[in-house]
Amino acid sequence: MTATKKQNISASLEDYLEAIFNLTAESKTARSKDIAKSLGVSRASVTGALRLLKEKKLANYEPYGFVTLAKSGRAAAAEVVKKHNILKTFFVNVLGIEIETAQKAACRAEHALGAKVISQLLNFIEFTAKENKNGYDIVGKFWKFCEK
Amino acid sequence: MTATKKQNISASLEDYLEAIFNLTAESKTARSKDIAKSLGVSRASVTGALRLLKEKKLANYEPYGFVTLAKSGRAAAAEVVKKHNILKTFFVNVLGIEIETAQKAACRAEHALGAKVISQLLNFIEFTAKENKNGYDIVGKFWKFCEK
DNA sequence: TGACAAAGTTAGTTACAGCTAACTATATTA
DNA sequence: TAATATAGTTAGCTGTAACTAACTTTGTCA
Repeated sequence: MTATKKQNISASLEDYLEAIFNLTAESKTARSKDIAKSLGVSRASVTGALRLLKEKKLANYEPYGFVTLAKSGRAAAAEVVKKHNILKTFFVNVLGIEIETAQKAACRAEHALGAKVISQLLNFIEFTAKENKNGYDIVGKFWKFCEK
Repeated sequence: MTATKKQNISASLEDYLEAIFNLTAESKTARSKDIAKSLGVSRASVTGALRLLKEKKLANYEPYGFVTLAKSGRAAAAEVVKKHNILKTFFVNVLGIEIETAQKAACRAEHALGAKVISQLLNFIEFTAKENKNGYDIVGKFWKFCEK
């Protein structure tokens, strides 16, 4: 078989992939200083990360050139973004966490949780929606339960 | 005021605190080689970590001597263990994740999630138990929902 | 009690991930 | 087009966290 083994990417590099993914979605080109700003990191750190991402064939990058995600990089980034969104939605819509807190928690947890947990969280979100449609508002009852 | 500011502890050091906490609970003394074994790390790495924990006044330690947790170290360890247990319980009892998978996921997520998220997860576990007692088996329905 | 094994430490290496300061390339604009 | 500001890179440093190999300490038991 020809399956490209999914390589281990550090939490830090996942953050860079995610940032590039989001920036290119918004504005077509990911510039080094924008990546730096969005991650709260120096421009020099971005250069270092881009070199690593290139080495690992996750991003296409030449000094002073454009940054784009390679195929495997885009897949990895999409995976992280998906985890992020599911986590954030779960925290906000089910647990009732404030958006800002949920955002930060999702940023950290997205690197720590595997596919199985994430898919079950998504299932759970869908389950509560279905139950709600059927007249049983699990989330509403839970939030009331928390008020005590 | 005299509040000792809660210092930042790395995920790695939290793991060491947790290991020492669990070992002392089981067998009264935490030996370096047992810490190494339980974390899957070399003995030399343990020595380095113990030095750091001592510097930060989280553990009492002299070369070739006993290791015990200082007051603040015990508190930090207990916090991590608590997070671990709540996460694991949530993964297993609510999401229906296999125990081994849940164990590993909890190990990683315990360092990433803050107090608010954890306390809401605990609330949720208690909420489903209460609902179940009242005749509405949320978890059972969810697991059935997942089967499709 | 002395030899030996087990436990623990030290020294030195590697890799990652960040930083600042100084340099280079690019792009803008007068 | 030349000056300059902005963007990006490089070099060198720091701190964390792991490793192996070699050494020291401790404890056991013949």
